[in-house]
Amino acid sequence: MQLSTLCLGLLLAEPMTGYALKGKVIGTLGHFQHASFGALYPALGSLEAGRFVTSDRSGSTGLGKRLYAITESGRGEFTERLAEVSAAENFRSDFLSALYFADQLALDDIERLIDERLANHRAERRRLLALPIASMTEGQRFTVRYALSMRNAAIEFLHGEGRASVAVIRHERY
Amino acid sequence: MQLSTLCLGLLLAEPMTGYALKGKVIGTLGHFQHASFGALYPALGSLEAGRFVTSDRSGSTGLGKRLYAITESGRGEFTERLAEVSAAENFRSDFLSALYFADQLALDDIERLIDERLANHRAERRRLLALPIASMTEGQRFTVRYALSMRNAAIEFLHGEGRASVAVIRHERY
DNA sequence: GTGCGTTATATCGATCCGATAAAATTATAT
DNA sequence: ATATAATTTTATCGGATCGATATAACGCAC
Repeated sequence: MQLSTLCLGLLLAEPMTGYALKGKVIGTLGHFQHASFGALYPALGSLEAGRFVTSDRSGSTGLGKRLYAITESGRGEFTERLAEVSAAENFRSDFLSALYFADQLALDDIERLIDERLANHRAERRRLLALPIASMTEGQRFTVRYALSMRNAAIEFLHGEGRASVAVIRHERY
Repeated sequence: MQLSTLCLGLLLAEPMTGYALKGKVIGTLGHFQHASFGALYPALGSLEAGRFVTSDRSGSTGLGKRLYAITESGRGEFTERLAEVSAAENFRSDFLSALYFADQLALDDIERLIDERLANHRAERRRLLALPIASMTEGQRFTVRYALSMRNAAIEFLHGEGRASVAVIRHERY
């Protein structure tokens, strides 16, 4: 899903600044989406050019606050785009890329990578468990449970097989 | 990991055409990496400009075959880049993006998305199980098992909760 | 020799990103 | 009330990636 579509969807609930939109994506949708300022402001600019959002700068000067709000035609555009979204997912892993070439890596580096990956999964699981489930729709809760099931599996796998795999790699080497 | 680094790593084993390199990424590393021609040929071009690879066009004409081979300084460059790789992962899901806004989606569309996601996970699990494990290093097998654990978790989750979630969404709506 | 399917190279406009820069607003301390 | 610090906010750049599209070389069957 393009970032511009995501912005439209989030603006359905309430007008927001660009900075708040980014915070919302990272804080509430971060288990399956991302946003950077480098992409966000151009996306908002093109939504505004297409009259799907407006931006209100009253009450601020220069590069001050701009509240973005969705328009009626923006609502329609979001509905159309949402109906056409596929079930696609996209996963990239520097961690697995490195492990794929484990025979070229120092054993210490391999252990460090596994520890770092495990720590990252645990942190993200904590973050997911801390989300305010009570005020979410079922669709939103579904995304959290789905992401949790995958994080749990990765944690269980790394915790159970991480050390053993390093031992096999060591054995393969000597 | 940048695609150019991946190319260096794959060329350690044997020289390959650009087309074969893409096939190798998609076929053997597809559970954690991707490559497109749009990125691959420019990456090979910049590796050649940096003298990390050479390309041999003898035996072909015009836009004919080019065999890319890693150089000695390419091997060194790969070793340096590999040592600096982090444990980062990056996950994006149009599927979860759509489900996040499930209250704006037709129930039929929600069911279709879940079915499509489940089918995709099953197909990828079959592909992973069909990989030639016997001729892989332990690091390579590790990547397959890790990816399998996550696909299994997603399949179990969708199979177990998919229908129930649609029922809750239906109930929330009426 | 011809035709077809596969292999192969290549590029474009669009989207995204991390890094960086600058400035406005808000909060806090005095 | 004022000054300072922290947070919020906008913005852009060069670089990487992508899907789509175009073109052509190669290999194989007949």
